[in-house]
Amino acid sequence: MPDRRARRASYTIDVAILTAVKNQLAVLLRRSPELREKWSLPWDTPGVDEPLATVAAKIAQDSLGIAPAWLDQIGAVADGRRHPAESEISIGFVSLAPLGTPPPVGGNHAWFPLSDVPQIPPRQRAILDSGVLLLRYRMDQAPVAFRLLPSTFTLSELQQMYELLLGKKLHKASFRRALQAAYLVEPTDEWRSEGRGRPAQLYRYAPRKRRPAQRGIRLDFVA
Amino acid sequence: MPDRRARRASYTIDVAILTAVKNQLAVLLRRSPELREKWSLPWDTPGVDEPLATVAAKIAQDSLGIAPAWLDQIGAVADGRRHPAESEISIGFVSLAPLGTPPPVGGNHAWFPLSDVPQIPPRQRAILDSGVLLLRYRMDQAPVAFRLLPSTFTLSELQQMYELLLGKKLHKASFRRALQAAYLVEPTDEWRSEGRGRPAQLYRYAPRKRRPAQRGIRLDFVA
DNA sequence: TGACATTAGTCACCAGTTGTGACTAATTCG
DNA sequence: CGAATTAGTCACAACTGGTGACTAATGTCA
Repeated sequence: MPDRRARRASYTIDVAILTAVKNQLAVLLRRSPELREKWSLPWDTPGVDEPLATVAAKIAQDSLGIAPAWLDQIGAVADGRRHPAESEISIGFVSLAPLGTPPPVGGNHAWFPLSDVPQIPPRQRAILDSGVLLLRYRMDQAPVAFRLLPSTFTLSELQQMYELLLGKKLHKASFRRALQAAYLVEPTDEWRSEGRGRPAQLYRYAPRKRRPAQRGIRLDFVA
Repeated sequence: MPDRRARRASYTIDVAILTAVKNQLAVLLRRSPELREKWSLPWDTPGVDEPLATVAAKIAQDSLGIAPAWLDQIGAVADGRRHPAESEISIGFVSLAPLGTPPPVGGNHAWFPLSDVPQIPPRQRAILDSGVLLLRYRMDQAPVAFRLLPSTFTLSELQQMYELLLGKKLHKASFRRALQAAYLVEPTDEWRSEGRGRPAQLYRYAPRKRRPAQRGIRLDFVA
């Protein structure tokens, strides 16, 4: 067996780091010299025996300059599609960066709106697409939207974030009613005046325990 | 680079194969001589460049004697927990076997009810647990329950399967109403008399297109 | 200064969905 | 025959979610 320190795993971890830029979802890409200046998702081949999530967090941290606000594994991919490393398999992660995070200076990283992603290695393209799907999917399972916002925010900002992530418009009254029922936020005593219009009250994320939502049977899959 | 034919991947694929046995979820374990007769999930180290799902299906096929009724990837695990192979990572899959599938003769495989699983390698235990969670989770996204039943079945049987998989009782009228709304089954002209009581009509799985269920906003996660 | 545009926040109604108990139907058993 | 058993349906009450219209508080500009 080779020397432990030098030994690298034979798989890569690839992270799709997302955030909101100008009311659009955007992904962080890097331009690596090793790849003839082509764009790609941040990735690495971890050392052995490191927990996968730790490695993924480190990759995100290095690319952003700060810790990611959220992280989840997508799964492993090993189709024939090519990957920058000649790795057998890649394990994809999705991650969120807080609103307004600039990529670290140096010019190697940049945000690209999802509607305008340049060419990246095919396997990474698949990871990115799955990542966006998983994110949408996790929206009603984890407080994803709050991770993107600053610690206090107006309800309109929160609603906009939900609309952005879900990709559809929500009705104001319905949104607030659902929020109320979920006991997820509490008002602060501050208000913010945003140019014209009535000032909005600021809220903070403050989840409280509740009965675990015993909903009925739903057979809603597209067969 | 080593010879291609002989080369094995440095990761394993581990499959949690589930079915219903006597109104309980059960998992298929095998006893391998290489592991001092301990029980474990079926697993293998695939050759390079094989699609993961294909390998997983082959593992299930070999363990069951027949093709699995359903298969889905859980994700990759690489915590410190031990695995029979000294592999860096394992990629877990869940799979379903049709109701009443006997394990192949030879005495190396057996079904164990989930309430009574013997000791298996820790990493596989984690895979099994995640698999059951994922299965429950996929219930309202894919026609999982139908895969376990024979091609025709009574609505009571279908309901029992749902109750088994979801782990909770359902009200008869609600269940049938939801089934109606989902256009998932159609009646055959056969009836089955099951001892005492009124005979039940047999149905078959026959999904039809419908509008893609535009449900409202739900903030239902346990924060 | 006062009408108006603009954004925040609330309300009440209606339509649809879901939980539930009670009902009818068809069979076996004694 | 009647009781027990299982299948299948119905109707009503309670709840949920979509929606338009309303009030509130601010800035803008004539």
